[in-house]
Amino acid sequence: MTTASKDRLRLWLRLLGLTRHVDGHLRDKLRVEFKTTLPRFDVMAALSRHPEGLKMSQLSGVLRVSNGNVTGIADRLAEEGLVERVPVPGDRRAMILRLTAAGNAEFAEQASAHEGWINDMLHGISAADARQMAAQLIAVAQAAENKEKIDDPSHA
Amino acid sequence: MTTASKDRLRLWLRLLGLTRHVDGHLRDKLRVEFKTTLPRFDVMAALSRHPEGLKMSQLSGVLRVSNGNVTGIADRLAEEGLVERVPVPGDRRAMILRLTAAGNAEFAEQASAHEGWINDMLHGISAADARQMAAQLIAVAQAAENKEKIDDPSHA
DNA sequence: CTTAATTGCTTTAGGATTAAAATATCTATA
DNA sequence: TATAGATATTTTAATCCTAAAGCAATTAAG
Repeated sequence: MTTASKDRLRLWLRLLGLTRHVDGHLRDKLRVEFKTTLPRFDVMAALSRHPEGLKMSQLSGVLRVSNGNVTGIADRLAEEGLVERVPVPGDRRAMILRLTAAGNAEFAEQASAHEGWINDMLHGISAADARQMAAQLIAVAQAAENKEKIDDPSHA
Repeated sequence: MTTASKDRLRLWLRLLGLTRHVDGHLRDKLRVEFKTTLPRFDVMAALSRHPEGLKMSQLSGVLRVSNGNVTGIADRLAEEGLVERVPVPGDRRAMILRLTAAGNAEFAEQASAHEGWINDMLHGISAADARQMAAQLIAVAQAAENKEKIDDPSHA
């Protein structure tokens, strides 16, 4: 392999290392301080951005996870009264999932703590550097996605 | 929250997005092309770097996953003859896990393909940019780890 | 030497994840 | 209006993952 390839591999390993580290820390915090998990947080975050709720399929779409996955997480959140399933008028197959009042209140606390944890962990980065790196990562992600479309045009 | 905090949050979301995207792609490729998984690949990669093998506890240490996790993955790899458990002379509690000849051959193919997939996905980044970003990420990770030691000195 | 603490690994219980199969419903077409 | 195909969700089977408990063996303290 080329040296450029090795450089990219090393970049990937760094990216993965940092992400896993931060990710693991967030999971620990959510577990210890809120007795919840990152997937549950992700579901509630998505619903929070859509106060009217989301169909199960829309939810798995925005989270980019499988349908069955969301079913299980929604089941557990519903048991605790944090989300509720609402039938969709005119389509008896579909269900809208949305936060309950309790879910909204709970998520507001979690989201605030979440932002604080990340701010703490990434405190070594200035706001300007953070913006610059974020922009660079967007470019990388776009390049990767374009590459995929060229290799496999079926994804539209 | 401050705007700096929002900038760091956005950086984290970008980092997470890109990492999940690449990670998911790698898992797909490993499944389709090698009928294996990323955790199995990670275990074999660690063993490949230590031809003499690693004790189960060392392995879970370098991979930063739980002991029980490695037990299950090692079981399945051993069933397929890719790794083997060797007793440690002088300590009947411990076991060394190491790649078999078949495991070594299989991993060599996987590792080469793996580097190629990453090179393809990150092809939008020049070698120089990759090195620069990797260096930046190292600095971020170090800042995060120092922060943790200050907050919780128990980790030494 | 005996016992207490530690160490190394596996097991267990529960949640997360996927692909694929199963169900139920809807829609378009003949 | 049948019915064939598409769509929305759930279920199933397998792996992954963790924390905590359990077991066996080693080490340290007295």
